[in-house]
Amino acid sequence: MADTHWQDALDLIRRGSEEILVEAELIDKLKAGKPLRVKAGFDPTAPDLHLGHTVLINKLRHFQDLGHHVLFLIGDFTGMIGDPTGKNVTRKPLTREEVAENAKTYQKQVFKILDPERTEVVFNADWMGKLSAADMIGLAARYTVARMLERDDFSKRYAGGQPIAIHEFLYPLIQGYDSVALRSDVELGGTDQKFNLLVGRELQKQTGQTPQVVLTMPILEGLDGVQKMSKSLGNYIGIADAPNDMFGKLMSVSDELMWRYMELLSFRPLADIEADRKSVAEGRNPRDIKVAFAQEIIARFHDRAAAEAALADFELRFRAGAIPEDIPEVTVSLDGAASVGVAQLLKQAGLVESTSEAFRQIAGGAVKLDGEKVIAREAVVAGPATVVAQVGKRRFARVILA
RNA sequence: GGAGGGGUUCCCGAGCGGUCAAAGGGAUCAGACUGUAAAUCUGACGGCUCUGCCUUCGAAGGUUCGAAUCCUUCCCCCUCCA
Repeated sequence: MADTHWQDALDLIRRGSEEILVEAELIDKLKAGKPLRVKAGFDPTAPDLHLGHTVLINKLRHFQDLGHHVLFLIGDFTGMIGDPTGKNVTRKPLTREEVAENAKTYQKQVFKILDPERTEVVFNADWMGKLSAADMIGLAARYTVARMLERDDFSKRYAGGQPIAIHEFLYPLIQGYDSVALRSDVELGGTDQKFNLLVGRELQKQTGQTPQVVLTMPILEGLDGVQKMSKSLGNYIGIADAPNDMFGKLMSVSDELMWRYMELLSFRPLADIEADRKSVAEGRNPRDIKVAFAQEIIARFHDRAAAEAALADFELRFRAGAIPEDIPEVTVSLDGAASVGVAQLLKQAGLVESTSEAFRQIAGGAVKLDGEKVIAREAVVAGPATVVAQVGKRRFARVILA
């Protein structure tokens, strides 16, 4: 990279980032013109990446595009502790096989965004596992309790009389030590990681390394718009989700939240997004913008054609109320009888969880057979026959009564 | 070691002898509407062979015509003092 390009590089790096500590140091590093070692750590237990993760991964990609080297750290050792949240108990350690398995899944997903040529996958158990108890004490001696308590959630819990287990103090230390072991120049993380990332700087200084630059990225809200996107909360869009699911989920995002998503996930210039926002204020239908955005995301993780097919399917189903093309086929046994109750049929076809729910859905006017609304709860279907059963707008099945 | 607070249906959280399958909120599902699986409004929200029956309120016993509510023992969580 020529010297004159560091300014452009900085602009790209800055986009969407929350904070860069210390920016002047980053500029120096960029000016040096050498490929930087850019570290980011990932939890080994949740190999299903979602859009929330991609906020950070996209940023890693930016660094790669600028010619830098990514250290994709899988925290198999730290995973045993679990990042302190006040809720988590110590996790059961994963076996080596499980870690390896998860790592593979990670790579498969992450290389939809990252360049494999410029990515090095590393495991912190490789070096942490070799530390002795004495080494561990030595590491612990490098930081004080007072400084540990600077961490927001520690100080809150301490002040609020909530317990803090000793081992929770080790997590930031180990994460910081990873930076020493990897000699990282830059570390990325969510804003919630700021403290841990800074510990890395501290420890690097103490061991005579040039401290890493810390870059934090915002945390993406989940589909509910309130809590952070996470698999366990079920408010996520997985990058391995089917195109139709992605489309539907993106369309279900509120008009308000849509802007936030675009800001953090779209690759379009910020100025364009601003222009969209203005046009909506002037009366343009936000739906159209949401559609275009959904197309962009689907094309990224699948392809253009899939994005268009998802749109077509969506229009058909929700605008025209049509029955989708590829609906699952289920066989329900008549068991010798001449007919089955609709409630029973729905349950056996897996469209509802219980016959009680089936009755409720019928009462709510949600059930259709071959497009005809079922009104009577005790309605029956004579067999043998094949009917298309539908509960609401999203649950379909072609039921073969035999 | 001592003192105290608490465990309720997916989550939060009321109930504290009958009218409790259990208030309210959230989440979820459905209906209406629409610009969309946004927003808003309405309804549902343990199970079943469904106008009735069965199983739920940390666990097991007990008192009572009747218990989520009272008693006993046990398990678990939290706080304070030491």
